[in-house]
Amino acid sequence: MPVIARVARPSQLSETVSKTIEKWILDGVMAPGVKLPTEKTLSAEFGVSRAVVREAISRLKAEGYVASRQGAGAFVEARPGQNSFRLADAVDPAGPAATAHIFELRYIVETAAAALAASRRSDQDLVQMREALLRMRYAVSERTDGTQADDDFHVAIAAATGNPALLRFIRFVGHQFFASRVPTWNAEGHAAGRAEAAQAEHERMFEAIAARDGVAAREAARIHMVEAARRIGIDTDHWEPAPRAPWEEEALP
Amino acid sequence: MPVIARVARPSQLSETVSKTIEKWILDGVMAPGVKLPTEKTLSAEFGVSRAVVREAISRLKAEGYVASRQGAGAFVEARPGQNSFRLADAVDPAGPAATAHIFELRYIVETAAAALAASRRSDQDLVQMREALLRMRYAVSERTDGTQADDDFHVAIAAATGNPALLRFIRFVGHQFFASRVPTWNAEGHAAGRAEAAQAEHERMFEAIAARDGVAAREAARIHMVEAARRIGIDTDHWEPAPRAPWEEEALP
DNA sequence: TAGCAAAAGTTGTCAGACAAGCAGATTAAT
DNA sequence: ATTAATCTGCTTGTCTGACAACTTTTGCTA
Repeated sequence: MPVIARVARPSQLSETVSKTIEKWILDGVMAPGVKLPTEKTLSAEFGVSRAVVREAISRLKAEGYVASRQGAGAFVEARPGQNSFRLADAVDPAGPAATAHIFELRYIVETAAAALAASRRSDQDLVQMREALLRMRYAVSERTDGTQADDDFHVAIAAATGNPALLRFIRFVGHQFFASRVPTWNAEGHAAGRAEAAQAEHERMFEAIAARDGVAAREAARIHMVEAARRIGIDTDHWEPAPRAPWEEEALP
Repeated sequence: MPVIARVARPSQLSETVSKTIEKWILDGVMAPGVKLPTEKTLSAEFGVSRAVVREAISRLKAEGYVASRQGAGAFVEARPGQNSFRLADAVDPAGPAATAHIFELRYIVETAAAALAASRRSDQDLVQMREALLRMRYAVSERTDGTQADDDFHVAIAAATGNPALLRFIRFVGHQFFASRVPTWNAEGHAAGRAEAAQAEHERMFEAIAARDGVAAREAARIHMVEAARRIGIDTDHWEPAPRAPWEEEALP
């Protein structure tokens, strides 16, 4: 089951039109600042009604590709499409490595966040983490669903960095794997000890952050990410042997 | 006369409607999977025509909030708004620390990318980097604009990681600072030696990646990011003292 | 009760019209 | 001749009504 939301096929006319114009812009056919054809012209070109063209342009405006001024026309934005980041067009959802690639991105930011959280956390941040941790511990002992607490724990760490941009991004990337956390917390996951294992990794992260030990926090997060990837069947061999500092290989013996 | 209060600036009716519905979804008034009112109902509620409602829904579809099926209706997506990441609503652009926060995010991914590139680069990737590097060297000696080559160099490193998601994200974050690279490459930047300094940092990154030395590549990238932040006036003291491995402090003496 | 066909409802598309605003050409005033 | 005001198309924004494509419900029949 693919983790990434599949992009719907353009069965709607307005979507085909918007995708076509988007391609024009991305391919540089229409440079930033350039005025694109009038709605009447476009409707004639595509052989559709003006309403369809308007809906297509509405999409493009929402995605930051164009901006229009009444009476003047529609113009290509200065940084078309660069005001938002969508994983759907960053990777081919059908590709077998797509999930691994996105998980690697998550790995990068989560390990960094853990390290930052260790040095910047407030006591209040720690309360948030402990609260989520307790809920997870309870879920482990009661063999119930702990996905929400799991999510909250990671968000609490991101929040402790004091960087709202980082928080938002971790939230974003984490949500891509929301469904993938289920195999850890369902009945089979409990039986196989996956929930318990995840919990132990979380505890180590918490302890390192509480102790303001950035190095240990990073390493604990790294281990957690690698194990989490393994639990949901992602081949970590491909990104695991990334160059790493000696301490990362030997820490926490 | 529109029923809704014109609270914000949206001069366009369709934008007002889409923002209102977006707020409904974000506030949990409409849970995922719920069918939202029919276009006819909405047009009556808002006191606008059905065309306006359709354009508003078109925006919401583009942003991943809703999906519609002909004959059935429009439904709130499972993870509304979580399929795209916008820095605009991640940080308050007016906040003085916003730039620093986003740069820190860039710092995190670029240093990781440099390390990954060192272990995964192909010879072809190296050619791309060297080409951009030569163009920058030329720009330094001729005191011309090297922003494009600068951008290309970083993109080439990201591409060498073999991770399209990471590439796309680095491209996205990097573009946020496109304007900020100018002070390095304009006349004053050349005179102050900023262009030359940046070039030296780039060269070190390249050499480390060419030598497949991930540790050195990460350190070179870290230095470059810190210096780049300093050049555009970002206070690095806040995120510089992040916990770091010993090797990162001592490498490249 | 089960199956099926008609009907009602909803989204997708089309056509035409008018209002609101913009840009260049024309005209008037100095 | 230069400048200011006005005029005139053109473009986007909105409205209305209609029909097609499709889904869901209803109601009838076997």
